Amino acid sequence: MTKPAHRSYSRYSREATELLGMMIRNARIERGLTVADVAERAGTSRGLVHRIEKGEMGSSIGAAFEVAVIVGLRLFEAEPTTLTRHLSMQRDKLTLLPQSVRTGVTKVKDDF
Amino acid sequence: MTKPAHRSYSRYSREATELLGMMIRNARIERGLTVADVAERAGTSRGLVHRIEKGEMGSSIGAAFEVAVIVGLRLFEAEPTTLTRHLSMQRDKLTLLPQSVRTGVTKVKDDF
DNA sequence: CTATTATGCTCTATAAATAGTACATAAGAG
DNA sequence: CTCTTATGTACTATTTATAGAGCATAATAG
Repeated sequence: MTKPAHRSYSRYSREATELLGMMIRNARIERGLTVADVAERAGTSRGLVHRIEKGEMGSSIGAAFEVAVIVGLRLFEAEPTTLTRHLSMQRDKLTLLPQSVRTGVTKVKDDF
Repeated sequence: MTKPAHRSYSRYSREATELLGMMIRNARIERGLTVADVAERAGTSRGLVHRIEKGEMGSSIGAAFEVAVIVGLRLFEAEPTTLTRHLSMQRDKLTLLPQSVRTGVTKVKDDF
């Protein structure tokens, strides 16, 4: 009762993942870190760091972000402090939105 | 021969993942899409979209990015065209960097 | 209020990712 | 050039994520 997970991705998300991997690789090399160095610091394996740098879609977002941070990348182009602030802002924004989305009524008075 | 994968994440990467999830949720609700809607468009399950919105670190980066795009988020704060350009730029930059990082010599002439 | 339905959560089987190792190749240093 | 080591890749055991269903709760419309 499982499907092979989804296999198709939009071009945008594929390129975004590839770009992230490439940025990681660039940052790593600029900092003079080996793949093994980064893997050890991230508590992961060399193979995983390698796959992340290649931009493989299956890598976990946690591992990818962790590696990015280790090589000095700032996700969302925001500093750590800014990030925390963004979080609060999003939280506040969320409280103003409806908590569930009501889809257009299905039963439209078809009993006539 | 396997470790339970890494369990500890830096605060920054945890917050980044949480922020992404929250931004997705906000964008989804603003667009009037249900979790089921998004899951169907992404070719994934309702549960996965839910976990991505919660910011769970184990979700695949591919699924997370795909969902983000579906609700209208632009990763890297860049438009599709810009993203492609960024990709080329990173590629060019990569060719200018060394292709492997040489660590400081380990064996420092300790035979004396 | 009631009716409807989105959301959140749990459970199980299956698919996929990961760690770890090993090895070949490539790249850089001297 | 040689030597060292980083990188790339393949393989397997194990862990983990995922799909799908089912169900309880909560939220919204009327």
